[in-house]
Amino acid sequence: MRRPTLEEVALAAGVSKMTASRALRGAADVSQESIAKVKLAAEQLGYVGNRLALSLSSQNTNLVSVVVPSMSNIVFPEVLSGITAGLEGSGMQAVFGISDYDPDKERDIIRNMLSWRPAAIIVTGLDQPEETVRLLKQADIPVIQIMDLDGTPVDFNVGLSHHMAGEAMAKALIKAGRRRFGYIGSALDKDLRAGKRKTGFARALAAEGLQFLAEETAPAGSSAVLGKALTKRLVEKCADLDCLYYSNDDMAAGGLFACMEMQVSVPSKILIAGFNGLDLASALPVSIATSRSPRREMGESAAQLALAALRKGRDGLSPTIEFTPEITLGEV
Amino acid sequence: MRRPTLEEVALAAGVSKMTASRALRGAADVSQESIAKVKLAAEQLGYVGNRLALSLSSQNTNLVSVVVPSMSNIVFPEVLSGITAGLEGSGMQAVFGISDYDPDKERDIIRNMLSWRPAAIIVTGLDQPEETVRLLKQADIPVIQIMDLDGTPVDFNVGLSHHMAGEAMAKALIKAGRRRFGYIGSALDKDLRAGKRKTGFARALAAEGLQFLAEETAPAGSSAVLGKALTKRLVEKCADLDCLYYSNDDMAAGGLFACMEMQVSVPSKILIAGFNGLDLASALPVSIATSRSPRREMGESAAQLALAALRKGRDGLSPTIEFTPEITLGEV
DNA sequence: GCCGGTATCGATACCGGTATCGGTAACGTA
DNA sequence: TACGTTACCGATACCGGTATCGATACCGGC
Repeated sequence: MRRPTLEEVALAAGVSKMTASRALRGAADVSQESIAKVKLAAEQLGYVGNRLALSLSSQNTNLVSVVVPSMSNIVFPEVLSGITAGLEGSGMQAVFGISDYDPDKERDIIRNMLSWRPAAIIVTGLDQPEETVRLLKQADIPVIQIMDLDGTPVDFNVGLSHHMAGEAMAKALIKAGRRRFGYIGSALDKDLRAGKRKTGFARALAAEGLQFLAEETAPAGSSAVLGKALTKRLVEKCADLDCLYYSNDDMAAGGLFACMEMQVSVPSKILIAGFNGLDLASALPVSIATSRSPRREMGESAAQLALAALRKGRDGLSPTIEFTPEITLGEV
Repeated sequence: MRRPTLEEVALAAGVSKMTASRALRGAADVSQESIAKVKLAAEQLGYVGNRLALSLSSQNTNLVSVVVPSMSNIVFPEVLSGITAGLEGSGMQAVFGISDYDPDKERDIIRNMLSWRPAAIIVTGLDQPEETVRLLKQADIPVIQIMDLDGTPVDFNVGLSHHMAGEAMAKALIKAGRRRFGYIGSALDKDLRAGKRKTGFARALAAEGLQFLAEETAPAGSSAVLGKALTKRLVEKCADLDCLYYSNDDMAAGGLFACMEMQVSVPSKILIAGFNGLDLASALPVSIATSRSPRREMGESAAQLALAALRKGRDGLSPTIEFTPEITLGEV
């Protein structure tokens, strides 16, 4: 008792396969009577079209492949949300893959996705190894790299400069009077964008003759629990810091909780700075500094860029859409 | 300059399409020489197999469709993470869709996904309208409904009872000496599982002659910011509560922050109880009560169940896998 | 030189749709 | 009556793979 095919629907309706196809698609050259018969038969048989056959025949799919590195903090899910929202109403369907920050896994996922012949592909970051880039180029579809801006895109690029984000935050904090900086991060070997922020931050410090006086990092993924633990360790080790820069807001929130428990006053004694501008950060009882990354907007923008590239072709479209994170220091 | 087909690879290698197919798949009956020639040609042309053709021909796909209602808090992304992890190494590929808690959208997404002829489908919850259920049944593939347990599954069911989770939390809080309960929630019309927890909680209260003395709800999605705002409103309105039950941990965290700002001591004056057991909850400076929902585990379990059903058939497999959330009250 | 077995290969059909194009019936018009 | 037009329909080819089965070449043994 297999799924019914169009042929079977046609048989039940007493018309040919071709007429049934036209009837269901609302194409021309079909009588009202045939349309009614076919629709009835399709309904009764529970017919659902076979996209495999459709796409093979029509030589295109309605798929937009998306590869993100992680789902374990809220940032990428929000990007995905933005992408599906941006695709809404276009008939396009997003398909997601998770690379776990592993370049080999990312390449395999991309290869796998390309075998479905998506109409466009959205990948995270600009630091793919050469083999992956070749794969993307050969796919001959719009390639949109998101989140990052520091590097050379294959095709299109929607994101922000993490170097500059780090730099801008450092400048703002220096301007607010901070001098003795510590850094707390996680999985920097994998999360290259967090690394870029740190580099940019350090560069801005150096420009003022400053540097990180201490740092704590761990290979695990970012989390409030980890941020809390590393902060306790760092503050015990080096008590006279007046500002902590974190790899992101999850870590920074944990840092704030650590300070609250250790009775270290925030921000008067230590200012805490993160990255992302999570909803959580604005609910905290003591405000922390953060730069809001427009995650949902980047997703939507990438999706719309993909649609535009499919409609109008690559040419005539700007290859780069730059977002600028907006810094809030909280009460300093 | 289209993507090369197997035919073109074969031509370049000087063999037939069939031999090229066999060579690339590592099938028998091909000489080492042919294999070498074909692989070289495929490499040089950047050949990537066409899964549309493969799946149409072989009458099956490696897809597992997944439909979740939201990506705006960390719960569902973690479930998706668990699903991809559970599928790892099986050759199966998860495909996600987001329904935004909208039954009509969910039905459309499911119909769309079914048109790709997935090998199995995982959907959230047990409360699909009849039409959607019919669609799922007619698909004639393993259907796995996750997260919830209160209802009748189409096929397989992996989740926990939210009625019981709410009930258990209420009992634990009563046992801990709390009597004057308030409720704070969001989007209860959409998030049916949060509603079930509330119902279960209220039922347990009633069994002890108690009830919610006050509640604040809002139609917006859950967030720490919303939890904070509603808590302030509720506490101002009704000052003598000794326990607040929230629709989830995001809201509860916001509630805690509100209490900290209002100088209401937690938990001695008001105990705060959420749901999910987020990482965040265990990092908070004051611990809150929560029940840990095994999100990742449910995802992995659902994925493995799907694989088992595909390998061994539906029969002989238990139709239900029940998880029990683990309650922690924190310091009471 | 004939035979059977093995290794290798390719022609053909098929999966389930759609594009294309030719055919037929009904009707109006010259 | 002959012919063009319109409306509707279906046979066929094709998309890019794989399953199947028959063909061919080569080998050793008799």
